[in-house]
Amino acid sequence: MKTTHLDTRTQIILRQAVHRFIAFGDPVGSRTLAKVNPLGLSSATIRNILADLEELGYLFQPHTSAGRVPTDKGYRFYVGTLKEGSGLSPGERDMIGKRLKQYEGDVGSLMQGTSHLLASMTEMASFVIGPDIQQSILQQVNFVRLAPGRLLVVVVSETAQVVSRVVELTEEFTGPELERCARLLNSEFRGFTLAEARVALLLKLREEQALYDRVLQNALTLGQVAFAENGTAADVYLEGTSRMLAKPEFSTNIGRAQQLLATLEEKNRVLDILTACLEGSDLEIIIGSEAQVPDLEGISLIAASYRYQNRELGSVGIIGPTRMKYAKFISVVDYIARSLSDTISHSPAKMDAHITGLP
Amino acid sequence: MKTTHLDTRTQIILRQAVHRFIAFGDPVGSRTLAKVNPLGLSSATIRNILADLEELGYLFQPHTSAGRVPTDKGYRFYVGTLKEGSGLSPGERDMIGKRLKQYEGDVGSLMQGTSHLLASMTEMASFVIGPDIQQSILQQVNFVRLAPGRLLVVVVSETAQVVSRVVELTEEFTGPELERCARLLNSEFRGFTLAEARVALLLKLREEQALYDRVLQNALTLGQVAFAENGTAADVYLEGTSRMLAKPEFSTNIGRAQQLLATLEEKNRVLDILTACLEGSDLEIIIGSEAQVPDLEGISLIAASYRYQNRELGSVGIIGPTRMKYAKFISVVDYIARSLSDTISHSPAKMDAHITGLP
DNA sequence: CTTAGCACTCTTTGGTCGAGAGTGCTAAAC
DNA sequence: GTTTAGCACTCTCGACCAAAGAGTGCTAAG
Repeated sequence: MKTTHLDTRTQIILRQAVHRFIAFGDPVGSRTLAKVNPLGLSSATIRNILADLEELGYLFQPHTSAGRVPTDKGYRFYVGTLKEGSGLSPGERDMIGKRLKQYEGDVGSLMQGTSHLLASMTEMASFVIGPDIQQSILQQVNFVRLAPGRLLVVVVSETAQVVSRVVELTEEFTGPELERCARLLNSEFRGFTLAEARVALLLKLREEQALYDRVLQNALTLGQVAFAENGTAADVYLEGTSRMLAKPEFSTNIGRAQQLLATLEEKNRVLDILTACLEGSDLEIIIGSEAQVPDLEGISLIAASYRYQNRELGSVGIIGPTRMKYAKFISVVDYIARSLSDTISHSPAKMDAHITGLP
Repeated sequence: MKTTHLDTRTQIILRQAVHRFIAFGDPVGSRTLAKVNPLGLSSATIRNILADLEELGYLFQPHTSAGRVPTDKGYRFYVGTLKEGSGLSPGERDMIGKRLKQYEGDVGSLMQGTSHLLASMTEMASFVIGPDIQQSILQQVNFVRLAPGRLLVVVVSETAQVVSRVVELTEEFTGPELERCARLLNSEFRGFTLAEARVALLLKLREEQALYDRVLQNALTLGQVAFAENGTAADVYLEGTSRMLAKPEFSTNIGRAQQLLATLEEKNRVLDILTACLEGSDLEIIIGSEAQVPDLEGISLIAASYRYQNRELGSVGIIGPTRMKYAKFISVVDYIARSLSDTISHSPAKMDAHITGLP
């Protein structure tokens, strides 16, 4: 596909066409553009320009007597011309900060709250991908005895994420033994990611194999269990999928809508798509067919990653029909991602341990 | 509404009518019923019976020249005549058991997996309501220091549920101090529900107010924080909502579908509806307007509760159009609820802490 | 009490027609 | 050479209409 450099005038027309289509949703014709545009061109001239743009693949017409509609390439051009400046009012920024602050204290609620906020601000489906626990930095591991032979392993990450798993051991441990093991593991592996700890532990285990330090042996065996791959992938929080149904592009075609929702429901699919697309970049916009996923035909996606002390933890974003208000929504996603990063980094729950009276 | 006792013959006709409508989805007429039924009645006779049933409110016709469709009352009658016998094949029972077993070890995955299983077996939307942590029995509480003044409280329940929360304290505690406090709280309140522990703690606090036992004071203060109401309600796991769109009763009326999905998305709403309806009963079937919720017009719901050692923990079930295969689905929901109870009660994760070789 | 017959009603489907919108092309104007 | 006016052409969409089909209620006879 040739990327002929477009005439300034042609660019203006294209931008206007895309902009109007996003705003109103019906194909835009030469007459309309002639009336709106400041260059004072007649509809006939515009028609010629539109014909050129169609030939170059930026626009297309659903049928002969309809106006033009942007192609994915057209949208891509439009998005490229948007300036980075935030389209958010100070009031909105303020609101975002406040809303996220109210979820401090529990990572799960924070993720879910962020997703909810994103959905309600954009009227689109939103997602938040939680931190991959395997890449989290170990803060502390604990063992809780549930019953003879049954143990609960609780792993706490630096970002206050908690994962747990029940395991059944053939060997029995006493409470103090477990505490000693936990202390040993904590002092040894705090600061490692879980994945790193797993590897380090295996090495150590080999090294110490010959030794008969029973406590160490036990600790390492338990560590083995504690840092094992969980099987569960990173959490995905979805919200507002029902909003998609209200969009005109889906209300006509319910089959498509269902297919899309089904795809989103398989959260792992979403996860794969996103992690594939979002490698390292701060803010990513994926338009329609650019994601090589047939289910996402006609769907666009704005995603941004959030961080904890410069380590990328996960991403947040919105999903919706290709026809969406990019200018506004890019700002929203970007700002929410930043706010989320801030909230996670400071994360001070303003809850004092004060004593309340009896009821 | 009079509950006239129905003629045996009339009952048979009504059952057949409802059954056929459930199976095929279009209004059923007198001709069809005349052909199917074993009593050898003519269509004219059936017409009279149908007219009676309509007058009694069991059936209605969408318009003059259409067949009959069951009303909610009609469905209720039909459900009442179903025998309790399990409609599940041994193979299906087996499969359910195996599938649930594979999620042992993590309560969250178990809940989600159950929901998934339910959805895939019924082709409906499914829900699982997790145990209310406030009513869970305390197994152990732990404190993890995250940073100066920032503390993570981790509470483990008897059923291996884990909840955590970050709190910021004005007072600073050392590691050993925290451990001592935790130990004290554990020995004092293990076996209490969190709600009970909260109350007991307040009493104790009053009592000891005058004392100057610093350790005890600290412990109680921390316990105050640990057992505080979380704000977060019980978890609700939803799955398969997109399947609803495929149902003919929604594919025509997309507005309704969207409204329903939106209602389901507000999980708290779902929770309220269910807890209101499910007070204590083992298996509950709610048909259409019986739930006094306008959003659930035309929707039915089959729910069953699951238990841990005879304590009701939560419930599982399916949601779908009133026209659903009750006979089959009641069995499915019932059996899955039982299996879930079993899985939670035994809950032995068959994972040995064996050592794997290096990669 | 049951049944056959019939007129009636209502939905569904397919077809036609005209209005409206937008285009592409051509020829004239700048 | 670029721009514009004019015009014939194409395509969609909604309205309207007719025929088919399905099921009913009623009546009168078995």
